[in-house]
Amino acid sequence: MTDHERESGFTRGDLARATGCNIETIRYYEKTGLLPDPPRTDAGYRIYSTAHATRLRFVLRARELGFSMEDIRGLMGLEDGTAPTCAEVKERTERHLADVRARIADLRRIESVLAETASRCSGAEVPDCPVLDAISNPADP
Amino acid sequence: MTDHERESGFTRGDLARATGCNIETIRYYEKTGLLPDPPRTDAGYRIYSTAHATRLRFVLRARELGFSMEDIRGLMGLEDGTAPTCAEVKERTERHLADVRARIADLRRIESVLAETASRCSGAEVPDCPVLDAISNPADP
DNA sequence: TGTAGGGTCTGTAGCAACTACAGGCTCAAG
DNA sequence: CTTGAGCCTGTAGTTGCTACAGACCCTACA
Repeated sequence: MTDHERESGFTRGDLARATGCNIETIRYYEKTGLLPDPPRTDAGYRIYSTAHATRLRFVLRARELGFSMEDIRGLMGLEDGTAPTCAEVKERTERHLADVRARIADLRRIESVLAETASRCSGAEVPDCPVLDAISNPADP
Repeated sequence: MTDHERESGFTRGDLARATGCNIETIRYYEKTGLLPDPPRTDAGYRIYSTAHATRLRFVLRARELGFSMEDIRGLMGLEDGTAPTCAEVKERTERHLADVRARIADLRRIESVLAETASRCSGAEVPDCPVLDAISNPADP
């Protein structure tokens, strides 16, 4: 990579370090179309620009917020090629938010069952275990 | 399945209906050792008893509570062949509980970001979108 | 100039925990 | 005896990565 291109861009490893993203994940995102295929050197090395880094950071942040890759595709306007309207983004966000809230509710139910049964467990080496009992005979609401 | 065995047992479909479990999932649990391989008729049909149903219900309930298959193997004493002590069960439950609580905390952070940004979004067809901005320029705590 | 070491390239396989299908048997009812 | 439902098997797909092998390339140092 001694070409002129190298001076104006950085490698996949550079991009990975700059964003904190796993190097293989970058390739995966390119394969699935979440990131564009970057130009290459004559030897086939990928060349990234700051625009690529910005886009990758967007993807990573959206993933942190729990958006699926499908959602992110929508947020970035990759489904129909045109940038989504604000209303579309809001709609997608609210659907995702509802999903997140449902998962929280699920986990809270789980948490209370686990906390309750674990607290009833002495931890002694007795044959009867409240946890196993609770799993075997759930109190169905 | 006209053998005598049939009268004392039920089929995979029966078991699936009785437990609400997907029929393929039963086979999968058997393949991975979570459920024992049941006896068969001469034609190769699986024959289940109420003991199998009980065990499957235990597994399903534990899965509902978010235990991994690995955890469940432990809870059922399939790792070393001996039933786990109550202390072991408690330990495993508390580790899992900590995990659940961590996931709740994560989701709550996500929820607040999503709710906040979505509420700032008018939904109008304006170029500037608070959601996309928030993803692009996260407020790092 | 040679070489050692790192980095990158590709394709492929693995993870969890299922779910779905194709192609072939078998079983019960009419 | 046939029809349709149900069961059998192996295998592939799902989501979002991650890890590897074997080949290439590039830089630095002697």
